[in-house]
Amino acid sequence: MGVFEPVDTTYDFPALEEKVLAFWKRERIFEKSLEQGRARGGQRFVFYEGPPTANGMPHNGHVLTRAIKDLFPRYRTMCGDFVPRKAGWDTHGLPVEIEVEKELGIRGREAILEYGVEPFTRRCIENVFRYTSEWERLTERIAFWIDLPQAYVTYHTPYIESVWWALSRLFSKGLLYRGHKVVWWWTKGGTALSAGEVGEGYKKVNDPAATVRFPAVTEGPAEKDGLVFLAWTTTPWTLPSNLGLAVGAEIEYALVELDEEPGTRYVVAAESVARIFGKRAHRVVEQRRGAELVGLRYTPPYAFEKPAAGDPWRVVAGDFVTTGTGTGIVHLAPGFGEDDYRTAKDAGLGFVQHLTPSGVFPPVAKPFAGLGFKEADPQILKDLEQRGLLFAREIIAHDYPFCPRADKDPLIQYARESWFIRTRQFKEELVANNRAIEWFPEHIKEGRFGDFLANNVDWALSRERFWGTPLNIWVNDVTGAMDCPTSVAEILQRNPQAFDKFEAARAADPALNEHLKVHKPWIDEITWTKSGEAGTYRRVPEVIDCWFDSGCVPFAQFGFPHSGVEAFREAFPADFISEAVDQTRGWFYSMLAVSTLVFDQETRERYGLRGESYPHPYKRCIVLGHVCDRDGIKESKSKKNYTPPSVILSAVRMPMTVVVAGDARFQELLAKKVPQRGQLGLTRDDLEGLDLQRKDCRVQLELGGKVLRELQPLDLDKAERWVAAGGGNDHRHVAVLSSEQAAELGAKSGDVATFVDPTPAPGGDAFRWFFYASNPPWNNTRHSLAGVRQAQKDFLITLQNVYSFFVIYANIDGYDPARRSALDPLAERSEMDRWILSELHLTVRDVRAHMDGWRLYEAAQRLGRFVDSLSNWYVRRSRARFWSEGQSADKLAAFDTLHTCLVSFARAIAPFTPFFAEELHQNLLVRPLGQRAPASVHLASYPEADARFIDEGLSRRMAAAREIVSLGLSVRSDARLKVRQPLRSARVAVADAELRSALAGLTGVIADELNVKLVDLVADASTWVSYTCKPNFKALGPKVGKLMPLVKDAVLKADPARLREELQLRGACEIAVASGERVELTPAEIEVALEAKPGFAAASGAQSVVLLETEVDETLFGEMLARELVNRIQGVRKDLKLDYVARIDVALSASEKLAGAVEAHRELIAAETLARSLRVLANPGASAREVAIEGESVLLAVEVVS
RNA sequence: GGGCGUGUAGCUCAGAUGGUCAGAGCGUCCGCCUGAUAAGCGGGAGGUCCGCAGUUCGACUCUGCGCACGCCCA
Repeated sequence: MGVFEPVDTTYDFPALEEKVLAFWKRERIFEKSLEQGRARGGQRFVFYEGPPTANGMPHNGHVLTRAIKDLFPRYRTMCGDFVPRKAGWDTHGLPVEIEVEKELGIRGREAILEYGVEPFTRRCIENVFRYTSEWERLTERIAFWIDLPQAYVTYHTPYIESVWWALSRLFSKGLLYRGHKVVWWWTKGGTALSAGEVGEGYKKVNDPAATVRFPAVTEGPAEKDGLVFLAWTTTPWTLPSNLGLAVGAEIEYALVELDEEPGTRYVVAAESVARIFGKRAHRVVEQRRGAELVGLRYTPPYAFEKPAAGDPWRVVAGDFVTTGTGTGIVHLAPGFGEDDYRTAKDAGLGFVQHLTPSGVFPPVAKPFAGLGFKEADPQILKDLEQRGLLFAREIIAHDYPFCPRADKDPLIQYARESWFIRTRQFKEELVANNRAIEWFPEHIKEGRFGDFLANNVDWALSRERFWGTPLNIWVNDVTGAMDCPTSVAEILQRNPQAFDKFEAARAADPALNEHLKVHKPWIDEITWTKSGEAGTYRRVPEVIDCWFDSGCVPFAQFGFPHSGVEAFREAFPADFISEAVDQTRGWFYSMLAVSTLVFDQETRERYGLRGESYPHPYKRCIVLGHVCDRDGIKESKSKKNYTPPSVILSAVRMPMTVVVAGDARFQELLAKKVPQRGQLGLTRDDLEGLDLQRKDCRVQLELGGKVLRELQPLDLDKAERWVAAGGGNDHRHVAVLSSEQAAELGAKSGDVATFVDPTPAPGGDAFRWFFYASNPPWNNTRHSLAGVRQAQKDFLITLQNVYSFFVIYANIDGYDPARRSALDPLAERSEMDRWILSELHLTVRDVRAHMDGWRLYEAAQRLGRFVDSLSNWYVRRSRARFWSEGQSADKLAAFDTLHTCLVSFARAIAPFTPFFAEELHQNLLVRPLGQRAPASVHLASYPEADARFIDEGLSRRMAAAREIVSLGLSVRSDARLKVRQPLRSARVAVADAELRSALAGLTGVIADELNVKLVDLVADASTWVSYTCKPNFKALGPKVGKLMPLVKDAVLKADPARLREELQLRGACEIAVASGERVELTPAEIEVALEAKPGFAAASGAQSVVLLETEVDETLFGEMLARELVNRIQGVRKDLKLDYVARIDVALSASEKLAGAVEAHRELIAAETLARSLRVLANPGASAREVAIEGESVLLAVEVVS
């Protein structure tokens, strides 16, 4: 047993990760990393966790956010910062209520009231954490280090008290007010619907549409005589509540006279004249801009009630008016439309709402009183017609929302009383604050978010719901005075018995959650009086928008200011937050708005908060794209197009619907291919997405305890998703079985069986890496198992191969880093060692720079490039050094170098792939060094680039050497010369003289890689290389400008040999341009390219041309035979599964030629194959097997030396 | 309907401040190598850089107008 634990090469990363998880847990590594950060007294790096809701299952989008959120805190920690990471949960709001409604089998506000608010909120609080264990498991499996035990919870009393404090700040500054909010309203259910619910209920329906006359009031100048505005509506029932007409200020309006109606001038948008009057004889008598119409008064069709405040029935300007449909004049009913309400409010038209919340006309609307709004439509149209106010009527087909719970009930837009925050008056502050934030990607700042802020409207704060933070405003029922306490303690000051009833209930039922005391309905029962003041203070019934809860995260997570003042001070503002793009109007906004309004200069000073001014409460934000399926469609539960995280993290298992071959319903699907015994038919989607196109892939199908194993996936060649007939479900995943095997499994068409791919799942590191390395995180990511496997193969598997290689040979050799050689890594090591060390430090330098600039994708790319260099060049080129005999200094240097690379790289990737980094660190460093090594890679510091190791010149010439090797191999490929055939020489022409001489030290590497005896770097290769010159457009552009085409022609036409010579001799050259001018060109302005002339066994690259000498003489041929033999013997060793160090005896039959080669290269063959003896016999014995060498049949016997 | 974003090879994606035969990986085909072997290497084929118009000596890159898709609003 060597120094290192042998590497498990089963590629079972989930198993490895579980092992590491147990280690972290046992040794409390996360806690230690925090303690270490605090103890070091380094800079504080502030991170806020955007709270997810634990009453839904975690999905791939959460994996993305958590992978990003974990990366930077880990990185900053390793850089020496102190990075506390407090978890949090969002627990209030409609989604919880809906879950509970489903559980109870009830729907809607009325049903909840009937069921009882007290038991309902009790249910809510129980429901909030229903998926906690799934969340914790996922969090752990992707190594998201966050302090779960210290998590803030938005329904906890201290959190709510913080929110109350913020609200009371706004209240006392006069920033809370009552107004109307227009919502989609379900009249039968008496409740508002969320945008999501409304979106579900759209249907195409036919509705009456009316064009109505609004005659202008004649008062004053006669020019207004006979003016009639026309407005179009699809909701005639809103006309009794009309208070205004809106025109577009910049829109042109026409005054139109009809032949049949002299004296009347209709006003409509100029663009719409033909559409509206097309069939009637008409003429446009005048044209006006909308702005000129503003202020005109008209007679409304109904005036049941003049609004209490306001000046109604006027023409006003509205920025939402368009001319696409209707007349370009919009009838405004502020009780029933968002734009209407806003415009009416701004213009002071007042407010009326002639419809009760249950959708019935009130008594004041006499002719229609008692009618439902839909029943009223025809009555109103008839009435208008009789009164001559109806200009036209039609039936239009359009999309209109219905209640998704009762699809016969149309929804209406309905203004409800609501509390608002005056955010609009802080627009400039919000914009200024936003400008100071560092956004990734940058366009969010002035784009999506900036636009949103620029169009800010007051925040509608209240919700007529049950499960949320209660609005802490109590109103005196006599005087109307308001009181806004900020805590339980302040409530007790006003009424010491306030919570007695709750406490009594709790004493009787200890299961009653203590935090319910600050929730409905308990809080609603609390009242108080004030001495010397009539009336009782009672709480308003509303709860608040749960976005306000999350907007308070920066301070409410600490209970500030009732507690945690110091903790908050240290954690404000955040250095870094990150969430998906859908949070722009959500969390990003709510935090910005709350902070901007609450933490004004005075408040900041009072609490001694850090920072001068903007930005707060977060300095920078990475905005993430969505996780999509392979077709770029956002993953969603309803579409069933997602790969569950467990498939990536733990095991490849998926439910699939069984289809039995021969089932008549699926003939079309099975037209081309029918699965036979041992085959499992799958759609192309699944084959590609589940990475089942690997050769020799075998899968399983399980149903009710029975399992079919060793099934070969069969491509059904059907690319598009399809829905199985008669099933009723969306059968996105389908498994087709032969009828015989279906019987074995006991399955029939339509059963849902579990599909299993026994190949280990990629695991948490691979999942994280996929998100870091596939594209910049703000782009949408197309996610699939196959995609994750690919990313894993490119990076982790390659790295593991290097790691495994190192451990195998280090153990064989007894290499121990604790007894490291004293070799100077710079002066005494080979070019190859110095090169990879230089690459290592360059990588660290670049990765640090990228990470410091928050460019994680670029950082990941750079890490990936290093792994490629390490594996595909350093290790490949250095293999022989590791298995050489004896203990040479060169071998030790190789071990030292590779060990250093792996150990440093483990630290460099620790924030990205924390599990595998830990594995490397533990086995390569902790195991040999014990206490002298950091106990965990996550307690180590991030590597620093050491300039002494960086040699960019070496990097450049190694890159050139790799290019030369590629070219040489390409020549071999073209000339059909296998690499095992040694060749006399390779001649290499390099254009750049400096590079050419620098390459001299690397000819050995090139010779070896190309299997040639000699590499000749030549300056003049004109017999087989031709030179071409072309202008360097980038350098020349600014100098010659418009002359460029002429210069280009001149350079291309000039003799390249002459230009080259002149450049070399005097460092510049001169050419004549067609326009007659002469232009002086420097070497930087001319690009000399070289190219192999046709007819030579040569290939050209960017900076070099490689020519191979292709003649093979007898010596070279014999050498090739020897190598072939080595290859065959190694093949046998492998077949016999011999140990790497096992010695063997070899006997073979051979022709004269081969026997000669064996004799000539006896030592080489024996050394390469660890052969003790090598004999050529006529009959090598019974154990011999037949192999072919150059068409010759050879009997080859290999026996292990006992 | 509005705002924002995206559109580059069969697939997944890169391509600073415009510089002239457009890149990577996968897949595919051909070949090689193998003492890292459920690995590794080389090469070939494959592109109207969504379309149209413009600015420019020069546009995948800048501008305008469209088209398609996604997200957020309405």
